[in-house]
Amino acid sequence: MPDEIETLLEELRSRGYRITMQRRLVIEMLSASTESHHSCEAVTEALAAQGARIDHATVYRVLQWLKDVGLIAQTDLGEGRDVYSWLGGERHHHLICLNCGRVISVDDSLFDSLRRILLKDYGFQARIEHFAIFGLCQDCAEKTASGE
Amino acid sequence: MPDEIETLLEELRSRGYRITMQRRLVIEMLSASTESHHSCEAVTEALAAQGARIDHATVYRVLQWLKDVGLIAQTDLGEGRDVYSWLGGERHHHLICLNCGRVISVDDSLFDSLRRILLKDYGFQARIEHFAIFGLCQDCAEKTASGE
DNA sequence: CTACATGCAAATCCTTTGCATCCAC
DNA sequence: GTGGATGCAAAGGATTTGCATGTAG
Repeated sequence: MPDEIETLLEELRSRGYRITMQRRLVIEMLSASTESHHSCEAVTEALAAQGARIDHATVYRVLQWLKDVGLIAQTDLGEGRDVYSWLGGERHHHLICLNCGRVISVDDSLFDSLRRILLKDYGFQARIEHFAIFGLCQDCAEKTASGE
Repeated sequence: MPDEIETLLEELRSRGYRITMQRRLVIEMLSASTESHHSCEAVTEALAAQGARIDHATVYRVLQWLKDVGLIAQTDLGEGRDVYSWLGGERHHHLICLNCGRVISVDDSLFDSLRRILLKDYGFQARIEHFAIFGLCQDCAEKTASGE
């Protein structure tokens, strides 16, 4: 797999971007992680854990850059801070319970029909990369219906 | 129209909520405004403009309360702060072009099938009150396809 | 060598909170 | 009268910025 990363880095370099050690480390970390999304703080800590101390301002700048070049998506999950997710693997989205905070992952295909309609009716190419849909999970919906 | 507001306030009162002057003013302002969404600061300023100086902490608390009772929706449009929109009229959502910034309004019925699927497959009651979908509008999509 | 990226620290901005006072019910 | 709401000021937390220094190309 490191080969894939090298190829990616080479492509970025050829697009005119500078590949610094910090950018390389963030990319390697995000692309290898099993976590689906990371806060800036989480990225900083994960790198620190492997011995790379990178200033949080730099992490923010690298994340901004990765978002600009389209390698990650930035999402507000209502946690008071943004989270970032690597767009390499298969896309997924999140259902977030307003009551208990549970997060349910759903497949990207869920948005296929929506994308089709938007394209057909509005000529709009939706870039739904990482959606967060708020609502009530089954348990909380039942509780709310009966209890209060 | 003031009658509708009075009825609404009366219902809230009967639900056990206290109707303070501040809450009344925020409700009147939001429900009467032609703007589709307001930041907390915008609300505070609009009220100040009509002579009502309300502390911003109070405005935040009133907005939080209005969200809890389901009268407004809170949305992050990627502007670095949240915006709030009155849910009185017919619901609508926005398609936002990443390239030219154009905003296209779309009907709420667009999400009917998505809501149905989420409820059926996940038991999840989606509260899609005010969605912002980013992407490329027709003009920009064509330009991008040919140009770059 | 030169432009761009980083580190550091300080600043900014939005939002929340503690607490005394006030007021809706 | 009393519990919840407000105002004020201050704290909190995420993100950004200015500037000197480091480094990729």
